[in-house]
Amino acid sequence: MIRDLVRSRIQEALLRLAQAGVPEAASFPPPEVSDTRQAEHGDYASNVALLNAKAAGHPPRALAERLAAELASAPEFEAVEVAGPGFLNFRLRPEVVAGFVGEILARGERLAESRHESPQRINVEFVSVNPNGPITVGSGRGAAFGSALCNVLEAAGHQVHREYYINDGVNSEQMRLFAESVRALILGEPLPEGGYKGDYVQAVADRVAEILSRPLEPAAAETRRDLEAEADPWRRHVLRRRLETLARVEAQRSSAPDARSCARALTNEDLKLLCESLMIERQRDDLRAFAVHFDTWFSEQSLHDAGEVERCLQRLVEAGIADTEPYQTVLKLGKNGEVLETVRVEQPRDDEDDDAPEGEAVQPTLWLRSTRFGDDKDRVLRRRDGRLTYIASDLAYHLDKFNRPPNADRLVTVLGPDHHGYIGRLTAVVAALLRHGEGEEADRRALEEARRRLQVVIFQIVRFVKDGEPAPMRKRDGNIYALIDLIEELGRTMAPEEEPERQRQVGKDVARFFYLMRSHDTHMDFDIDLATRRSDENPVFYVQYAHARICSVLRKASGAGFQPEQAAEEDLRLLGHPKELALVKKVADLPYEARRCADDFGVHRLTTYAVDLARLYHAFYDTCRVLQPENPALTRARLALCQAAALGLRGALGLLGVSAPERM
RNA sequence: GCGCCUGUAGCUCAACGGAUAGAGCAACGGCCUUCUAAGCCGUUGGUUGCGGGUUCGAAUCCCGCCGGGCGCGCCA
Repeated sequence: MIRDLVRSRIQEALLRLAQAGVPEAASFPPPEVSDTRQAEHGDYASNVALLNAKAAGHPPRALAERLAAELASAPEFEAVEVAGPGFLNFRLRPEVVAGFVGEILARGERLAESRHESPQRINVEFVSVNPNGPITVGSGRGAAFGSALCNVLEAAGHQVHREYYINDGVNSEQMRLFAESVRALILGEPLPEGGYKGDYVQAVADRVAEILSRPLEPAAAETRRDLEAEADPWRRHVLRRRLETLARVEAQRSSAPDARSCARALTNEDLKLLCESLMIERQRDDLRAFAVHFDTWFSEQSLHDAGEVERCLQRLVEAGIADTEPYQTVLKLGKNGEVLETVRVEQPRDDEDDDAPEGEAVQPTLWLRSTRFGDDKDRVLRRRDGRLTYIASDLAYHLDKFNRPPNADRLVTVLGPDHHGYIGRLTAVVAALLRHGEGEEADRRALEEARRRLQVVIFQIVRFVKDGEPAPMRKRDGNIYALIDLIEELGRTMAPEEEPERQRQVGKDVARFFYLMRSHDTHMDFDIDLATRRSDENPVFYVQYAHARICSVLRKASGAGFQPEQAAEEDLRLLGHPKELALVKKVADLPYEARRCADDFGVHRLTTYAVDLARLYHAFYDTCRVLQPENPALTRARLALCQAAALGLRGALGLLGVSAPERM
């Protein structure tokens, strides 16, 4: 906002300079307007002269001097000075800064939003864990980051689609095992080897037993109603599949004497589908408690059922990108992705392969020649036994993301630290889909486009420290650390006297803020003891308290007959105290901060922004008394500033998915 | 062996390639008869792992070492 003003003044000055003997000035890149580190350097600084001195053929200081001369006439500036090697330092007239309070209030709750010069439709896929367990504290980081990233992208003017990919393909060995573990628990039999343990598995088993003890018709009726109301073809497909499962299970159930014998009789497939839907329901609930929502829960299996995967493979075979020749290409890649060595590894023909499954029909392995698109080895699409790999689904899935309304321009996929090996193969997958034309040149162009349109974001590992020791997070040891447990634990500790619902909100706020405080690509320690020890050590509360304080002042003011909206332009001119002006500048920066975060995915900077803003408000509050009945004009102006600060805090917290309470 | 991330104050971490590298926690000292003290003000703390390079300028970009985390399946 204020930065934009300075930037456009500089641009105007550059144009005038271009006419006055420095023609290169017309083609300088857009100037940057940064903060000054010290107050004596003024309000804002620009390095435009330093960056462009060479192109303009003038020494930086000389260029800066000429620009400063052009800028001096702008009415908003009190002073424009040249400093150091050639910085331009801008000092704004206080009334100009104060005047922005009016614009901030005019933008209201949409303060963080800005228009984008080239808005995109962006599909953001995140969390996407397997339906064999609850959302863990590890995935929590991806959930917090992904959802905040979506908020920020939207604020920056993009159209965002939030998506969760359900790995429910029939091939999944883990899901087969999960269902058998549940069956064993219901029957009181020993778990299968490597089976799933833990309270949450027992909870699923209890639920399944409960479901099997009653007629399923009500559930089927409900599903039929959903199906009638549903327009989306994929969603309809999922519902239809559920209906079929319910019918099969009901047939079993009605002929079985009790729930246990019914559980014994169910096929693994049907039991798996039951477990899966229960687990997904739980994941959805947990994520909702964490303020994470999705526009689409996309079922992998629906792609298989609809024949999309086979169609996709067919297309690639026809395009010559996939084939059954018995070899794999393996590349040794150098630092910058250049190919150092190409190794062609011959694969055994099926009739001479000793490992081939005996007595089973074998067919030739189908290879995706992904090395043509920068991957380090070719990938298998269909195994000898005929089963498809997950890469086969990924192909169809990514094609669908591009082709399904609203037809994504760009795909963002947020993955955990153990998935960084995916970047190469997913990029190759997308390149294979986007390729058209012939020859190596077409491959190269496709790879380039894939890199532009698919961004895989890897967040780094988060370690949970509790009682001075890392907390276990793995899934099968029966001691997984679920996100919802973290939320509830934080809430209980920090607000012991509150209702459970309120505790969850407190826990959610603290957990989200802590996750988001660190850049997604650094390893972080989440110290539970520190997060729960005492509320006043928490930056979350520091920020929220600032908001509650403002609300309190506004309530008092309202009781005394003041309204912040009553501040007129001449009232705002009374805001001249350094702490007042610093606060205005910070609030006005919110859209700029949001835009920066959207551009480089540095969502964590918003937490720093929120803390800075809260600090400036607290400092202002301490120095400048707001309510002064004997001075109504100043009171109106400061109330307007309070209102603006509240908008800034709400805006930043809103993007982070953290609530802004009115009382604390 | 190869790849991804990372190394900044005692601890946890910030810092569009910018000027004297900043916060919180921890330690110490002040400030409530007035709008929420969950607050404010002050003091203390650094060879940004090491060595080169790029340039007006490097914690940031490039190269090489050293240390830490994670990953390298016809599992998902």
